[in-house]
Amino acid sequence: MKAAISGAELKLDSYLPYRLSVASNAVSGLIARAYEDRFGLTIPQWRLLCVLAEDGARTQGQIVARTVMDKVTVSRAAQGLVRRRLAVRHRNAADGRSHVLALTAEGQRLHAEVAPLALAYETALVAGLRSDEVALLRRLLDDLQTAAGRLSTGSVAGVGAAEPIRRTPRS
Amino acid sequence: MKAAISGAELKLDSYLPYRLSVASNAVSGLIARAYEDRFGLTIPQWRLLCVLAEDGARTQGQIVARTVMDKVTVSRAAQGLVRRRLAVRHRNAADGRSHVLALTAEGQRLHAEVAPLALAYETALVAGLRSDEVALLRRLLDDLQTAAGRLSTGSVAGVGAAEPIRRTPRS
DNA sequence: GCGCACTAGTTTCAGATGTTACCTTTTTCC
DNA sequence: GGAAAAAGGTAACATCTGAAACTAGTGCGC
Repeated sequence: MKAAISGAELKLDSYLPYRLSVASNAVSGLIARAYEDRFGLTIPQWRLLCVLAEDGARTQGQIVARTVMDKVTVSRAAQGLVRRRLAVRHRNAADGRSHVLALTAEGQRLHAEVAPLALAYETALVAGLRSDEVALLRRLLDDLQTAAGRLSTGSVAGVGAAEPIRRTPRS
Repeated sequence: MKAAISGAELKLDSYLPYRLSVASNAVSGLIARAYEDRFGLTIPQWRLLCVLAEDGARTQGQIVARTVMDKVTVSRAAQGLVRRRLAVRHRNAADGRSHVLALTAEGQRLHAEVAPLALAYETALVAGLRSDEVALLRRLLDDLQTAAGRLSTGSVAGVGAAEPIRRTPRS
């Protein structure tokens, strides 16, 4: 019943992109629920909060460059923070097109409140791992991300170029 | 300007859930684009294809249990495969509520066609890594997933229980 | 054998997300 | 200096996703 694949065989359970996605979804879901339930923060909002707390005031463009978020995502997250008075927008004297986002005192307070929870989750997640394993995991994730970025511009070796597109019929 | 965190400090760039999410998004995006562009398959459809090719005919409930997908996601992916004649539904004699999904010859053919591409992507992604590192990565991802599952039912040690919910105001 | 609780699967609806188009301001460069 | 191209940011649109309601079928208890 199994299809024999040339050379290697495809087993879903050991297929790395699948495992990566499943693990990431499990972790992200856990964290997202915690932030949402306790603080009403979405993940993008939380990331903005972190960046602004870490680096100080930044324009949205700078935040886009630093994180890997879409500029629309950043825009919406910024609106959410401003609406809740966790951040404010200053006119950017140097460039009238952009605004400078900065945390308010309330935003800093919230960040200081959420950060321990975030760290506790990370600690709990890696509780069963040795610290050198965690360090290696970070490096491997970086490597994968880099490889994915490299591959996304350019074809994958050993596989023919674009085939005819066969989409799912509309109805 | 940095907020001092009790004990450790929160640095976004080294925060594991963040790194995991970013890496996973990069890899998933790469793969999703490849499947979509070349074969018109969504990721859930591709997963169903894999499960059915690997394990043979299955009900949707069994697929939900095996993969970590939502039952709605599986339902929609199954509809897509059936619409494209890649799979068929048989009445389940033993239980009239569920149907048994099975690949058609065309579905098996497509799976056999896509699998080498999937493997090539995996190979390309880990090209820079030693095989023992890849094995360890698989194990670590499993551990994280397990830990996340365990934590999702029950509070995180060292952090107070639910706080008042503060949601983003509607308008 | 009838009713009630449960399960498989689909539909519906609300929220999140990405792509594209757009507006405004700035920069380029003639 | 002014037209044109580019960048920051937002809005509109389509799509995706998941929760909850809903339908249909099962099976247990009595």
